[in-house]
Amino acid sequence: MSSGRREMSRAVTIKDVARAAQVSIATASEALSGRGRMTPETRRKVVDIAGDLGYVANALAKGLRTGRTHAIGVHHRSAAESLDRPYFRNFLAGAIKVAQAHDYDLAVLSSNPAVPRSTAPRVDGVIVTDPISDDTRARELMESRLPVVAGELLPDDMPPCAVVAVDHEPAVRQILRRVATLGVRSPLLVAPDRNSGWGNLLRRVFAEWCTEQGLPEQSLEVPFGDFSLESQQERLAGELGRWTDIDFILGASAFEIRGAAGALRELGKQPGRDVVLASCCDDESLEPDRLAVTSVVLPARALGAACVRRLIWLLDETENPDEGLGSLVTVPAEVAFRASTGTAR
Amino acid sequence: MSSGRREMSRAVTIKDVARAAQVSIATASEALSGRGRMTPETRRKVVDIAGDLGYVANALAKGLRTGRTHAIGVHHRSAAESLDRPYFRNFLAGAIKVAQAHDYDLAVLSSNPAVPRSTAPRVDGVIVTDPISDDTRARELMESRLPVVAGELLPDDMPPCAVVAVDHEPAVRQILRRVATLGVRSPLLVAPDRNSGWGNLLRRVFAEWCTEQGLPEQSLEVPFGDFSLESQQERLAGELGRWTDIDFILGASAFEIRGAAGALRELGKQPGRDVVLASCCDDESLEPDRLAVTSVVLPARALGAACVRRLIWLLDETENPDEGLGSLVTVPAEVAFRASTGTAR
DNA sequence: GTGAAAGCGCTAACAG
DNA sequence: CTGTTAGCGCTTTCAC
Repeated sequence: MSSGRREMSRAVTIKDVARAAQVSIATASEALSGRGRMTPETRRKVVDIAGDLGYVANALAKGLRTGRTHAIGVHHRSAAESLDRPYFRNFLAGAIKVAQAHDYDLAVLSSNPAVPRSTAPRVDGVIVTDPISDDTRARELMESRLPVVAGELLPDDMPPCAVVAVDHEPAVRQILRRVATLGVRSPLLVAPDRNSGWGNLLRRVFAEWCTEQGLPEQSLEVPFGDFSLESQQERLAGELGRWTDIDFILGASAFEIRGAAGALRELGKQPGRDVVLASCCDDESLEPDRLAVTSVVLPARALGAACVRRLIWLLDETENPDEGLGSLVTVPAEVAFRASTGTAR
Repeated sequence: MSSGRREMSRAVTIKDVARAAQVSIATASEALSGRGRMTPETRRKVVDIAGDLGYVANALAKGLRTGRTHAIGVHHRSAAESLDRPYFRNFLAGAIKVAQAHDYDLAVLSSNPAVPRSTAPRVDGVIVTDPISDDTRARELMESRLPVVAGELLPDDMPPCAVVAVDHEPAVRQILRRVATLGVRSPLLVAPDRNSGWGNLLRRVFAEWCTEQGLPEQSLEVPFGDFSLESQQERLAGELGRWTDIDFILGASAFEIRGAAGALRELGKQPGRDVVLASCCDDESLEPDRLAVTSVVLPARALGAACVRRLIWLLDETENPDEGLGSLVTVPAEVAFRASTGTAR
């Protein structure tokens, strides 16, 4: 019963433009795309008529022909939930910003593993944020013929692709250097398991530091992306009981830190005073616990931007996007020193 | 130089599947889509072979033929910046969630007005969040032949479309009823200008209440989406000087409230005590100012979800998506009563 | 039941 | 300098 602002006539196609301008379809196409050689008058005429008719190229048809969609995808194993975390939403904000500047659409890919995709995603390339080796959808994407940029380090057993990652190592070392001056004796690393490239890096850096300092190398693996405070705390409470003398906990993120803090309090210790704390990922969620924890401030927004920039470069500037395969681009991180690693220098 | 996990051979098409299964392309197509009538064996054979070959339908080609992309777009005049605001990111989270559940991709549309789009966005429909009448890109979308769902009330001069909006009125009235019991004499509404449908609604409800209560109808219009605290405060400081006896400020959002609070303090008044405050959009950004402001809690996530649900319904269940044109779907809102409107009843 | 053939809207050869 | 032609990968009549 609805009426007709939006007429139900077919959309105007290049065919209509060509007919109206009395040229062939090919000429119309070339006139509009600025290619081909023709009299300026012809070109202008076609362009004007297209404008009058309200012609807009059909992206699908164009894409079918050119193999390009001018859209890029972002995959994240739980995009909707993760928007609550500053890290992911800043990542996304950076990505959107750059994508828009290049006139690319940014598609948040359906990642519901319950609903297998019937078709390949219609994007020119994909950014896989936080590649985790047990994320089957991420694997699928990386094994597809789509150019992929990983937003963070790859775990060992994932297929290679272009990687853009935060330069964690110098930042973490900076924290560790500081902590070393505090004379800790029994450090503990709490980091995600081997499914995560980030976790692996933290383990390596921590291990190297322990060796350098002649300290025991104690570490705990937790599932990546377990954002339940309760389970984290429970796990840690048990473990901390085993090592009663822990005096420094390096947590991968705020979740590990909050879990540790809770566990420590149960043991009658005051986190940040009796035990030095530091996090490899700053997060405002520490505030409710009133924990001023020294942390690596991850430049999530810059990372998202860099990922898109890298992907678009791979897409537009290189003949064969596989060129990026083993490459690594790095984004610098800062450290925020806070009370948890002692006051002032 | 890069090597070959990802072979540079063409993607496997339905043609390959048909050849391998020794059937015609049409049969293969029907077998895979579950349509057509054929022997179960034939169907199974085709499906199996497609699986072995790693066949994934080309979404572009399918879309070109069927006119559907299985993706929906979200437009927002400043998507990247707005991710910082809880409202928009919760909206997006809800939208993504529902889209994924229906196996739709969710594309954040390029909204850089500097770069006019060369092609129509390759989506089946669009959600325009916060439709503002001076947003030219939004207008373009609404005037295009794409089905559009507006996420929030339309201002008067925008073309009609299906609307999904928060049911602001009852919530605002609930606040106003409470405030009336406080015996205020000189209320002031600070709301976005006529470019915003939401602002218009607030103005109407406020005006009605003033009339009912026999109070003077004082109101101030501010630009929609001016999130600069300084300019807000400056504007309000000037205006509040004019009406020295203001004892109740109803602000559209936290921005108006913070601006008003700052202006009041400059005048030596304590916001929330000397002047009753209430906001029509809850926002944690009030916390730094230690303002416990009674607010409408906008169900942003539910709104995002409802928009997608509505759009998909329009797309999948109706013959002609124009059916939705004048319609309005509503999402209920709650009120959080806080100190700014007096303690307890 | 199955297969051939005609497009969807566009681009890119290649003739004229 | 312009127009004809042949597809891109898929769906969908419509004959066989």
